[in-house]
Amino acid sequence: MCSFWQGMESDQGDLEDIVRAGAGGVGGEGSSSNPAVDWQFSLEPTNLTSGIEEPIDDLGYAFSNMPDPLLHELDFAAGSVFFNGSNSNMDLAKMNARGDGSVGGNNFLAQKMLGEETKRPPNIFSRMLQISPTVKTAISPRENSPMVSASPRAIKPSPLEGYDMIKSNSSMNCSVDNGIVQISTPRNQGIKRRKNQAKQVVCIPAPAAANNRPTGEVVPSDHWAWRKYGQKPIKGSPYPRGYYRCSSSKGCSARKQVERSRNDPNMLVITYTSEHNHPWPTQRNALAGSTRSQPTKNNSATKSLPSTLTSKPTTLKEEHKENDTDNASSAITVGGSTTSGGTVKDEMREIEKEMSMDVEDQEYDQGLSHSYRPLMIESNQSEDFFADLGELEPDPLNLMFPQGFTAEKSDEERVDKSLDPFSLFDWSGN
DNA sequence: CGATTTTGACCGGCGC
DNA sequence: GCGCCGGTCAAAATCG
Repeated sequence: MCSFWQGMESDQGDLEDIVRAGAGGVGGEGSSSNPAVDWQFSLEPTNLTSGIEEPIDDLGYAFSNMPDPLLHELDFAAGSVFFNGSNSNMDLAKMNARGDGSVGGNNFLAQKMLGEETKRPPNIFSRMLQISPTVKTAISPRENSPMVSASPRAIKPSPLEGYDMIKSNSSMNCSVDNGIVQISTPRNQGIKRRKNQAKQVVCIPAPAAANNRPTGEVVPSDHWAWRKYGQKPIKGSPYPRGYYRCSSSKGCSARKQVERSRNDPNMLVITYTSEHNHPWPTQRNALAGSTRSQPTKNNSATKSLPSTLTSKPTTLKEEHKENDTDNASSAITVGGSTTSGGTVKDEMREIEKEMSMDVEDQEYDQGLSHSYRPLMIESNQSEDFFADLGELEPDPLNLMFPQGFTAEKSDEERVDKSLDPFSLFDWSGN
């Protein structure tokens, strides 16, 4: 998993970076032709592994001690599958959308290009952020093609794994073109930023249809509870942007924005703003309040969507649970404060437990693996960003695969809402 | 009943 | 100063 870092602040937020990896981006924009692309580089899987050990930032280290719920997964990832360089050229977008493979390597390169620190602690968080050193062949959720793995667990994708994270500006587009990762910094698109708010942008594949949810976009869920408080059409983008705030705690200022990449409809751009001022909610807590079933939501969501968006995404109802980067960061930075690492750790542990118990089993059974990976587009605060990632881990998959396999629904449901990142593997529909 | 979603209106920042 | 645009608010609707 690669992450691209850019100081949003430095860029003043206007900068849009587009990271593209793989050939023939699904997103639909021809990379080379795209005027927006400032630079390109070919993907080279070779160096991918190197960066893992080095911390990108404090956060990375901070989390290093934390239990990694997905460790087994990661380990696996570290193994042959992820490192399979052969796939390096694969279309990231496709990978994301279809799970054909991981483009981690690409991201990794991107990081370097950006001057980002590549090294990270071995813990999951770091890993998440990083591009998996290797290109992993993942099974596309939609296709459900099985990955090769020694053990089911190994196969099981961690929520985080599934996404390549790229840091960049909120407006950024994510797409991949022929084996080339492109980062473009189009002129300011007039995106304004409010005062120096820390923002973290995550780009993930948006399995719109995958869920069988007409409208619904699937967004990686985290254990945080999110409440949608607004949606607006964005100029220049056919897709509306949804605004969410943390509902876990009344006073929490954490917010996130979800929108589809204008360039690559298959990519979902999630921008996190502010930090959670409360401990990481337990699963129950996180779930609390998000009673509505997605299906219903879908309908409503669709209503709001602009005519142009008919199929679109904005219904992120699932997102309640989405990630929050802030917490992690806060935990790290704050230390003993409410969200202190201890809390986070506990949370992580719990998650890990659940993951291991419910999710893993289910998933294993399914033999599914995800190639999806969130792309970190950018964040003002690297720290937060990482933190977020940590949180994201469990969820991304959920969002991606909210429904999970039809056959196994019952099981999934159990796990699902809060923790089951994998519950949603059901891409078959799409 | 409580919580969320929807959606139009309002506010503030930015560019011209 | 004006207009555009993004972000937020808040009432109404919806759902379990």
